Amino acid sequence: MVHDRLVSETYLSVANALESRIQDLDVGDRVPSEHDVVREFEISRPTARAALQELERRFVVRRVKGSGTFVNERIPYPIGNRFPPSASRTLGLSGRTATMRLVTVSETSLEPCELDAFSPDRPQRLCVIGRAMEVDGDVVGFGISKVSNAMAPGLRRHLDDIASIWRILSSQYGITLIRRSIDVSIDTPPDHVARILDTREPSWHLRSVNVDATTGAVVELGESWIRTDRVAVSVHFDRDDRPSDLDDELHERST
Amino acid sequence: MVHDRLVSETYLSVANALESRIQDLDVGDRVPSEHDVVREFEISRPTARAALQELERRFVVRRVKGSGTFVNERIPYPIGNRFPPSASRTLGLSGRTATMRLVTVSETSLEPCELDAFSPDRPQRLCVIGRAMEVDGDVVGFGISKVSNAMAPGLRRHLDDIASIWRILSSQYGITLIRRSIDVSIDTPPDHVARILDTREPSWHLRSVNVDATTGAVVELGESWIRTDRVAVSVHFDRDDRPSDLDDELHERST
DNA sequence: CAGTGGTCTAGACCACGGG
DNA sequence: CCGTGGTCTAGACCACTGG
Repeated sequence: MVHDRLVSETYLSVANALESRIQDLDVGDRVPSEHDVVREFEISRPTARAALQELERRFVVRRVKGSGTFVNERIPYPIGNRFPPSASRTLGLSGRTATMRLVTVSETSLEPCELDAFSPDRPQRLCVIGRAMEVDGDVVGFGISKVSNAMAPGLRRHLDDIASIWRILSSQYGITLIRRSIDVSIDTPPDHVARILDTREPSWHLRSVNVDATTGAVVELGESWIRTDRVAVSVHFDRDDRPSDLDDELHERST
Repeated sequence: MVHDRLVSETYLSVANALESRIQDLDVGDRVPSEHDVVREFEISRPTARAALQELERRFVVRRVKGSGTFVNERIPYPIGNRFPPSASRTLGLSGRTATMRLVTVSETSLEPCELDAFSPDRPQRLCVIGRAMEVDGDVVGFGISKVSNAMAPGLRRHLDDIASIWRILSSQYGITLIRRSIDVSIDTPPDHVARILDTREPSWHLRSVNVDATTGAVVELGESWIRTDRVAVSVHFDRDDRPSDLDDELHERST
């Protein structure tokens, strides 16, 4: 065996050896299987497994039951004043194959704990939109948006064509949505979310209140859960950033 | 065995059973050991171990080699305009026993990649301060601060008495430090940081540029790495928040 | 169908912590 | 010293994926 006997942590040495080798591979490339690692490093399967799991924890590889272990990539998901409060749009910036898929649409009344957010313009009814963030067919995130019926009457009709709420509000209702506030943390998802994300691993938890840039009226409440192993959320706030930078930013990226 | 045989994921059933039981315990209380779990649930040790490791991933328990498994708690670490750019101060708000300990002090010149941050007032020399964030004697975070010598000449002399840079700048130099920009993400720490944090687990990665509230001049560049299992970082930004709320906030908490 | 990762067993030795 | 969690072995069966 070729690992450091002094610390006697075989699986870490193996993990490090594999990680440095993976540097040269491309995203999605196949990584040696547990069996391969057993043979090459002459270790037991649990130890080989531990090494690959270590790399999974480091976001270096992605493991799929029945299929194999592959080089992983985390989709960038920047949050800040320079970026619109739109998951579809933000994911699009990275040039990756990440999409938002409409899952559920319904209606509800405002819950007591949400009254403050909308105050003083409290809508009677809200359109509740559940969407899944998908990468390569896998669900990597899930979000619930609640949009004021008063601000965007008949919103449901537009959702079939396009899953981007931000875009619909802009094109159909003349609303330029910007963040009023955002909360970002890492928490263990509740059961009903864990089932959708297919993991109980601690995940990004985003909550935001979005308003019309022109009037300042609250339009949307959003809550999202996002897998940390598939999406690299980064929060950037700068006093000098203004949402007006938005168009420039989008223009820069698209050229 | 009392778990759901349909999914045949013994360790998850055991983990869930233990987690619900832990709800009633206090922080720091002892949790059944691997051996205890083996006996109670009549499972093998690797399975019992997997159950406890699952709870560790969920931040529910903390495991200490040679000592035992205990109910865990994550120290709140709020970041936002309402909170000062001061780790000592922020941790103090939670009423917990978290402290900043001075590790290294040295001097350096500005690195090329950092020129932009300080522009146009580029200091010749910087005071480099390494500090460890500690909870119950454990290192749970590590941060490097680079403070402009021009703005705070002789800063080193004050560091022995008090580890709070924010406080020293305020009391000795009349500088009210506020955040100009902050970047927050989750990344795998580099080796030299992993050794300090005692983990290669993905950790909070904070980078901030802090300025004098009065003049707007850049005073400090900060970079921190913080364990996700011990500290619950939460980023909150609100358009209505102003750093002037700071005094009220601190006053509220201290009364 | 063969190969993959997910789970599980029944042992073992070790380093560390606290009494 | 004993109990703890950390590591490791050598097997086993399973569910799932893909050709």
